[in-house]
Amino acid sequence: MANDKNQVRQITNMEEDFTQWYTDVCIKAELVDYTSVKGFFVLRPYGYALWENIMGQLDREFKRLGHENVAMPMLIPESLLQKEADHVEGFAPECAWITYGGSEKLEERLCVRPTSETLFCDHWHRVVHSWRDLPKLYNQWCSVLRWEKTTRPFLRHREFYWQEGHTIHASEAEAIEETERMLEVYADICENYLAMPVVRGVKTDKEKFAGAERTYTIECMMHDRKALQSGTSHYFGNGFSKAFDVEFTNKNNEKEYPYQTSWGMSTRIIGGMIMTHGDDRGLVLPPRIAPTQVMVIPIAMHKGGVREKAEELVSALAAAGIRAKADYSENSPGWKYAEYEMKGIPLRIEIGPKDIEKGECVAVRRDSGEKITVSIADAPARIAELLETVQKGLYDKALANLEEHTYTASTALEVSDIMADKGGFVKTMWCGDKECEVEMKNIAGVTSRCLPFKQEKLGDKCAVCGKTAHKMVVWGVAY
RNA sequence: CCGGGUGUAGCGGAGUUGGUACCGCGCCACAUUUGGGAUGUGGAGAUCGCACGUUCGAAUCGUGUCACUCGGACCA
Repeated sequence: MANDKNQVRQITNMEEDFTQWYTDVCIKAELVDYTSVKGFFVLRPYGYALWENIMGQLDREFKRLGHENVAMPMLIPESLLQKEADHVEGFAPECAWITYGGSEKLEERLCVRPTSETLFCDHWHRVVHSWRDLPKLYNQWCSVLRWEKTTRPFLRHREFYWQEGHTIHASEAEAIEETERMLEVYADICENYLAMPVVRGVKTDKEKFAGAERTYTIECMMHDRKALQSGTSHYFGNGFSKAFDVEFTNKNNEKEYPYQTSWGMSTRIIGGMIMTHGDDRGLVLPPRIAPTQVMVIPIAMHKGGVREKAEELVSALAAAGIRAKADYSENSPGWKYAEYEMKGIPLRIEIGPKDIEKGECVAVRRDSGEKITVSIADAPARIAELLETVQKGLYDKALANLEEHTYTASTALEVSDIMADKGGFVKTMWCGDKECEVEMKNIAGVTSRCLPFKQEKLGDKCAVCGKTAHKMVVWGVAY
């Protein structure tokens, strides 16, 4: 067998088994590793580097918009978690509890935070007194714990990393504005950095966050046409303030309950990115988020001058702000090509004696496989251009997938047929009743993804019950 | 949580009617190589997921358990 060595790194074909393909990519691209505890993963250096880039981008935006980072405790006393009824009902089933401190049983058990609304409220109860104390625009980078039954790399960890923004405002309008603004921050990083087109919208009551008055969401379509909720932003009204007795005195010397928001994006988005752009050769990373954008592969290094030229090229690219590296290891060039394709590096550059003679190198696009001859002198500018082309190409391809697999239907049976046949997103009118939402799930196997901001009038009848309907819902199968 | 599958060296696998563990890749050393996963020679590496049981003897049989995985239910 010529390719015995191949088999070591071989991944399952996407079309054959998408979920297995996904797991293979996560492991073989060395993004994550399993551990001894179910649902807990090691983010390996390459996986963590992706998260660092996402964190950096988000954190800059948060700060630009006036948010401050804080750190809350990891543990929540049971009594605190229980103050808001809907919230506790939503989260209690997946909480992990600490019952012992050393060898002593605790008076009150402590929940490892599944999210930190209650902790922020508890804090604000102590520090918010006057309209002058508002707004508070906080964010926290941390990990949270949810005792999930089915776990998968990135998509569903029991412990996962995220940021949770929590803000508190004197007025309803200001809080709503904040909620919408932060959703747009998420949409922007998805579209412009991760090359993932999104559908922006509002969750139905059935799908909204436990304790929220309204949940905004961005929904992405994966390569297998399933939906991934990629970021959410919640408007709480003053429900939490009331439950936690957070009050402030307004300018008229009246007591008022302030209005809150929270919003989060997690390492889950990395899974989304993998499932949006990846192919049968492995990971495909958008250049703006790729830890390494260009990998230089020296050819026939034993021949004089090759390594030196490669080093010069890497320096020239780095000087132009391009994240470039070279692989000087003893592995064969073919091995290196396969390796960096698996790792999704957007461009590789081959440089060997023949190229050097001509003052050229060969750039190869990860997304298309296209080979482009570039003069070494122009490389920094040309490579920067190419990276942008790849970035745009990935977005356009993902957008085409989204548009091609978004359908409209007027009855639940039609939705069912479309899902059985093709899969994707289906838009229908909906009367607003939860019963119809449940019925749609029974008939077509889909859940509501959102009520898109961009509403269309497809008709005036609910696709399920046939009664008058004014809202358009996007349905899909969710991760 | 329910149902199916899988756990043997770092990885992927083989292991017969129970008899004391093989192969390939990788790894280490040296040499030759280098434009799509190189080749040769030599070498290191496993109490067979874990526990208990049956047996003179268990990778193999039984019970339990844990993990991974696929599907479902659940889940913001």
